[in-house]
Amino acid sequence: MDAYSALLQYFNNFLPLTKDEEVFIRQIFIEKPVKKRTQILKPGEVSQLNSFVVEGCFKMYLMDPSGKAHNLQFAIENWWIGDIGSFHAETPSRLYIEAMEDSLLLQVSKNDQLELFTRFPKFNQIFRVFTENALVAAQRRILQNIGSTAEERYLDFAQRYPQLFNRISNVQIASYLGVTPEFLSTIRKRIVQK
Amino acid sequence: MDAYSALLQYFNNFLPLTKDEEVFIRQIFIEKPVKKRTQILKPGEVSQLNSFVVEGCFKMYLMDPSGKAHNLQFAIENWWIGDIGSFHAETPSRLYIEAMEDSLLLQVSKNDQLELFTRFPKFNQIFRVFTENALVAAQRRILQNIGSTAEERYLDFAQRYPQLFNRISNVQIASYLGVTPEFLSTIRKRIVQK
DNA sequence: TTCATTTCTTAATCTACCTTATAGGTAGCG
DNA sequence: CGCTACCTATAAGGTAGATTAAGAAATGAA
Repeated sequence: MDAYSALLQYFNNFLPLTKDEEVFIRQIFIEKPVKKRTQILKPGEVSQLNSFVVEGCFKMYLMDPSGKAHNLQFAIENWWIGDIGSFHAETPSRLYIEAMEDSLLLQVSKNDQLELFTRFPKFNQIFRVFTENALVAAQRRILQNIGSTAEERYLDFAQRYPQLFNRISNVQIASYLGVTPEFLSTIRKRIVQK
Repeated sequence: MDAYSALLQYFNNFLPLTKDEEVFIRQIFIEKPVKKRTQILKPGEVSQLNSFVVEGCFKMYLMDPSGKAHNLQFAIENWWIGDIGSFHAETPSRLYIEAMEDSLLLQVSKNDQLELFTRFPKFNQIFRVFTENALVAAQRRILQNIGSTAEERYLDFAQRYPQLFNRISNVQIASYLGVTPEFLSTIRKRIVQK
């Protein structure tokens, strides 16, 4: 099974594609292997490519003035990763995107993606739905951040993203939840004792 | 100036509309006056309508198990308000949407909005961009919640949304920032003293 | 294997923020 | 006008989570 099969199957799950559409997808998406710890986006750069994760694991994070990293999002197989603000407005990003494992991406440029929308309008809908889902997830997380304790957020993360939970370190999870690794450790101890 | 002019001008700022498009917009959007303190969405209901604020001010919030409200979003003139997750997936909402002033909305049903996308594909793009902007704002807020103090979030809110800041009570701002009104009061005192 | 790096834990101290309570100020409304 | 509801401020005591430091365990590179 090649890299493109994963992407085509992903699209087909939303809306069945025609042969023409599949051919065009294969043309505009480019395979890109990425070694662990490699950063594919850094602050100051404009995000030129939108990436679909075929294999591997990424994190997108912000470095605060005191040098601490804050994880905004992870991405594993069949997820998209990119600074959507920088990509669409063509403004410099403030974020890092970094591979946490040796990975394989399928990447599309902004112009090619717009060409896709023009030529096959159904993709407008697919990407609109995709963005809406991301927005709903972001809103849920905001509500959790302002209304739940760190323990509740940790348990919810474990339940909502079990594949991620068993694949990344607690340091990374702590940075995503907005607590220190030390405090996450005491939370974990408290949970085990119950 | 009637209610529809505000909406048409809003769209025209994204992409100039044709006469046909304007006529159709006037057909599918319905005027809806809303009195202060009226809830236009409650938990358990499916959000049937997407709303554009012509005049007035709304809040969208979650009530937690202990009875405390957490503001997810505000909306004033030329903003959209709705539970986008409930609207598109047709699932019951967990949120309230409530008028904070006597207001006027222009509302469109899900079917009419889909008809708009089918008939005039350019609106797919307008709404995709709108959703992307909302996602970028939500991501910025997540990063702020996990990486900034309440004082920093308060100052950023004041700077980013000056019209809102001067229009709503500190109780509402505190609920948006994720702190108690009492603590916001001590923050404000601290800022003045500097 | 060995050395280095990262990860996880524990504990003491410290700070941001919460809870509860009280009271004065201000706007809406009869 | 006066009542009521809501908003803001202040303060004391309490808790969630940060900071610092140290050590143990796991991982990884040579």
